[in-house]
Amino acid sequence: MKTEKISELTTNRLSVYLRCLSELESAGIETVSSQTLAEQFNLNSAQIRKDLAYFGEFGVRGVGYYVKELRRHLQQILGLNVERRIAIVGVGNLGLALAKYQGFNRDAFRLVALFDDEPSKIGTRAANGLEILSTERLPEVIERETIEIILIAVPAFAAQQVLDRVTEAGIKAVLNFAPIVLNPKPGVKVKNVDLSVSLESLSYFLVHPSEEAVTANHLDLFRIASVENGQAI
Amino acid sequence: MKTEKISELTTNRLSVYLRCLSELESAGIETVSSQTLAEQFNLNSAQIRKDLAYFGEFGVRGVGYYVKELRRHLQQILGLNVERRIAIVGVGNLGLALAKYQGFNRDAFRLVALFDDEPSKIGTRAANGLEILSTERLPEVIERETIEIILIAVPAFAAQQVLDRVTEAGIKAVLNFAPIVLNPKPGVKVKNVDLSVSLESLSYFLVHPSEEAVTANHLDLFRIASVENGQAI
DNA sequence: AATTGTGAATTCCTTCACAGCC
DNA sequence: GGCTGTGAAGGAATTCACAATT
Repeated sequence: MKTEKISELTTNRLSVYLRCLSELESAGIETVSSQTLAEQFNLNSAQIRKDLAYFGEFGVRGVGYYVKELRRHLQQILGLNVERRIAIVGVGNLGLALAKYQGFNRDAFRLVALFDDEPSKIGTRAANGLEILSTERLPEVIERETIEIILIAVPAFAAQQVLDRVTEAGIKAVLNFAPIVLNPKPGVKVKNVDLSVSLESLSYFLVHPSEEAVTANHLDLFRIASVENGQAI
Repeated sequence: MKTEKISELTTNRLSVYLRCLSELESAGIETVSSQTLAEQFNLNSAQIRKDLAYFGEFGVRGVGYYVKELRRHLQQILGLNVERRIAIVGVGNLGLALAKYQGFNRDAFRLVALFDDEPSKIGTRAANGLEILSTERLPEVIERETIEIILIAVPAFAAQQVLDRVTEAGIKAVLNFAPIVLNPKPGVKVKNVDLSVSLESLSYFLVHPSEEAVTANHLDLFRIASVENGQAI
């Protein structure tokens, strides 16, 4: 186990590996090689071994990795062995969809609060039964509910102010859906999910198709682990 | 203008620059330097000049870039001078939210069709008036409506099949929200938006806060250009 | 025989630093 | 003087390739 800094590219991939391991475990598969994993993701097998080797020697030469054991390690590395309490700020279409979203690990992440500015929304309840609270109450509720991660789903013009407020309240991790580049205080991690950037970048590739090939594509973002129940997500 | 391959990191940044230029133009600002732009995004100014120089010499030494002109160039480079017709497959919470989403450039991207498998949904209309069509009709409608970009918002287990079908119908650009790594055919560009990966990666940073600093964070994804109307997105 | 863990090589991306131009 | 465009340098991420291990 080394003490180098781990890149975000690596942590993103660890999450992808974990999802795959969960599937393998469900399927009753006991061991897996870096080569087999690599084929699933169009990655190089050495990449996977390197990613894992940052955190320890989890493999067995000549055998591969024990699925159950590696899965447990990855959960621990990613901090998914404890429940992370999250809240959504901005209960528009997107905020509501996120609130109802089933695609993320419900054991690891628990949605405990919804916030909005709009007086007509405050006090009403979303489909999942959570009351929509005034953003005035962010500091109080973040503390009382021990919220660790905030999802920002407000319009661009309001996003920086939300970030500042939740930072004030001690939040260190933010997932920002507003189409704006935020300026976080040191020690605060902001990840961005920007639909416009994704679409516009796709548009570029339509105009310049020559550049394209089959490449790995988890440098960017989202994913699920287990098979869902047949409903659209 | 060179003929090198352009990395996706660059195209993502171009999209971010474009949004900023639109704001600057609205604000009546006529020129901007790479230094000023760089400060907006926590980027190095040489990065911005390099990104732009792949496509031409748009700047004026001693002056900077003409906002209006550079904006027009970027729109053209990103292929946003023509309307891109898009469709959503999977009309669950997320698909519906995407359909109602106001955050992306409505001039450049026009949503023209919704698809779902669920018999109870087929034939009904979403809030925006679009009828939900059977996924059986994907090839026919993609052709008739000249759809160029597909947003996949189905559960993980169904996503690869959707990708295969739309690929068959000639689609070259896909934005995938299903939490699974897809396997595209050569020449087909898939971008991923994976909520689980984002959240789990944030969880990692909660466990290992030492690693964090103020860094540029558009390596990943989404954004808006102009100020919205005060509603949550 | 198969597969890991890892130094070395390579490729890719970013930043520096400065000549050239306005 | 200020700012671009870019070659060169530096740094980061990926891939190679092989010794080590079961």
